[in-house]
Amino acid sequence: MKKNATVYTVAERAGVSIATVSRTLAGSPKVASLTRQRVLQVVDELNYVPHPAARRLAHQRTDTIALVFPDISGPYYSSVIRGVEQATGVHDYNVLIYGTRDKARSDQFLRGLTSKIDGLIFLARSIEEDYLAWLQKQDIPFVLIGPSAPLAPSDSVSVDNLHGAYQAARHLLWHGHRRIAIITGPSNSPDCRQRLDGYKRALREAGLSLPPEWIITGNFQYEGGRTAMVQLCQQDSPPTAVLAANDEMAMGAISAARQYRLRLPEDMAIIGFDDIQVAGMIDPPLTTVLQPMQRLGEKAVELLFQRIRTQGAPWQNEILPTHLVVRRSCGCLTNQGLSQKSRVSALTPFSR
Amino acid sequence: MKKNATVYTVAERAGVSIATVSRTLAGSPKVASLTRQRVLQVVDELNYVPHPAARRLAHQRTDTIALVFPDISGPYYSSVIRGVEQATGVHDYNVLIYGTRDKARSDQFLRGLTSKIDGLIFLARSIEEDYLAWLQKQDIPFVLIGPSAPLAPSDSVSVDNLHGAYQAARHLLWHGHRRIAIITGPSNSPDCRQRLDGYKRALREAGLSLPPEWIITGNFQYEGGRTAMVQLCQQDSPPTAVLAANDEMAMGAISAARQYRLRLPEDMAIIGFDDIQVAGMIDPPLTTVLQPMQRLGEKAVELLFQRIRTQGAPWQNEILPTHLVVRRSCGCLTNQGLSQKSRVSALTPFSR
DNA sequence: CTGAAAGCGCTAACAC
DNA sequence: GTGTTAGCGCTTTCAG
Repeated sequence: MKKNATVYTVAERAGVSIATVSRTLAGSPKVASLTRQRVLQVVDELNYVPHPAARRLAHQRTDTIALVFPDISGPYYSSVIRGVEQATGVHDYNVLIYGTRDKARSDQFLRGLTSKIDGLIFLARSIEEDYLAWLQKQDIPFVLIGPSAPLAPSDSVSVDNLHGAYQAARHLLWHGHRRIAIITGPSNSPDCRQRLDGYKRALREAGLSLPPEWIITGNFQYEGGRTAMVQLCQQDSPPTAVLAANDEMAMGAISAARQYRLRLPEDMAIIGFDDIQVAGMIDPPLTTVLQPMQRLGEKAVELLFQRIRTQGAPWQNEILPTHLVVRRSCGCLTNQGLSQKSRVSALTPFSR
Repeated sequence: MKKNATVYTVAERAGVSIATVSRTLAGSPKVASLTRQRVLQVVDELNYVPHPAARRLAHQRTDTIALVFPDISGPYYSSVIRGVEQATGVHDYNVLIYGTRDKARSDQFLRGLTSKIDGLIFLARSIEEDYLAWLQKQDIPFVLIGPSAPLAPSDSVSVDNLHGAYQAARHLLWHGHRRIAIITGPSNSPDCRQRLDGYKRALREAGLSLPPEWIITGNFQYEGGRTAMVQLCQQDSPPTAVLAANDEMAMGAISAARQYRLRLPEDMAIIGFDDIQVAGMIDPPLTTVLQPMQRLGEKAVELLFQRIRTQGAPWQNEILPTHLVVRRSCGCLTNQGLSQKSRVSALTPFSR
């Protein structure tokens, strides 16, 4: 393997000093345009690219950020990753990715990270708050994707969970539903708490009571959605509509509802959250609250760069809008016009 | 921000030279165990971690690999990423990720990459063959995830597409189908060609002819699957079963078939490929050929490390097994026992 | 076994 | 404008 060109090679060949080469490449204004041209030409001839490690060592920065994501990576994380990658690429930065895996590692791991990267992006709550505090003490810039941690305020970018869920619930109310349940995610998810709040607000505003048995805690997964819907269906007076805190659970709910021989959306309307890629591909096409995943990644990068540039600034907590994507599982766009009446029909599960 | 500890700090405090510190950390056998202990203790006290850039500069290696993936990243890529990340983590390597984006960039981009990484993993055919050749000339190790490129032989890890498709087709034959179509991916996908071959072989072995109108070229996307199925249904004598080259197209096909009022799987059996996460969550649950995504990523890392370690070795082209995941869209597990007869029923589309 | 010293390739004061 | 030079933090001969 032929050794790569270095500043020295280039300098020599261009008949200048290495400083001039470095200056030229840095775009310094104080280089005679003739010299510049000569250098640039040699650079091109030799296909010279500055050695990143050397540059980093001298510069004391890495031009690299890390993206750390939790182990349970749902289908939509890839959109966020893509957003991050794209946005950093524009700035000529690199992205290192890390899964959190075993906690054991992350302590050691984070320490080692320090001089590997200029900043971090955490996906969801992929990290304990203590670490966040530690990072702040080290002056290592980071931004959270998700609601910011109460104990360790920082930059963050999240979506308008409250409004999204509120709108979804309102939509169900608009369809005439009065018995609306919700399947939430794990109670330690801050996103979920906000979604729950949105749901509650909508129902309260409509003057409806919220029987506790209509608030079921799920786990963000398909099976959890199934189980939750089964619980709902077995109640004495089951709901006629349910809001799920993510699309996977909504899909699970759909599947369970089918087993109870419920017609969707006539007997049971369902709205999800996220708008994952397959949401529109299932039957019935899922009405859901869209989160701008890719945008989330891009925005996180933006905030991170601002923070890297100017450490002192006040924290920014960006909230990206969500909006309802209306498909058929809510009762809209139904061809057969019987949706309005059938909702009141009996809900006795078939299998009991 | 307190400056981080360096070899010098540690050396001084431990009363040894920097060389000894370096040796200790490198695990060199020729360090008196007493000295070693002293050094290690100081290292611990100071929370010392060698500066990666400095180490890289001295070492001339980066302990980093890059994963480059194409722009059209389907839902399953995240599993591959996870596999890669996990496997590299074990070796204490880092993973940089890059999307290919605009071709324009990738030329410049690849050159710059050289000293950033020790090796590359390419997802699918995310890169032109010329670049692969160029990389080989530079002695930059890389492995392909997907069938190896004919013009630039290299390490690769792919799945047994042929056998997977073959098995799927056989399964359909076993169900009694004789009129089996296939929706392939873009013709430039080597994976797809192999799948097509598997399908053809199974049908030939069964003594069936292959009318060209039953081989439809799709685009790996949902809409492509829809379009293809519509084409199929509009034929004079439509197939009774179809094989799709990936799950998204299978889902599109299902949706289109429904519009033609076909009952699934009774009137139309469908088998997909990939086994993406949602395959089991749709209606009917999709029978499909499983690709071990995560394993694919892990294996790629394994091959890459071998290559990095010993450059001279012959190319390895690993092929991971696929297998049929039987759910309901093929006609299995159907509760109502009428599947065998209804298949011959008329296929006149409802909407014509 | 241990230390001194020469790089690794680049940047940025500092002179001229 | 341009060159000289001193680091950046670590690894690795080469002596001892």
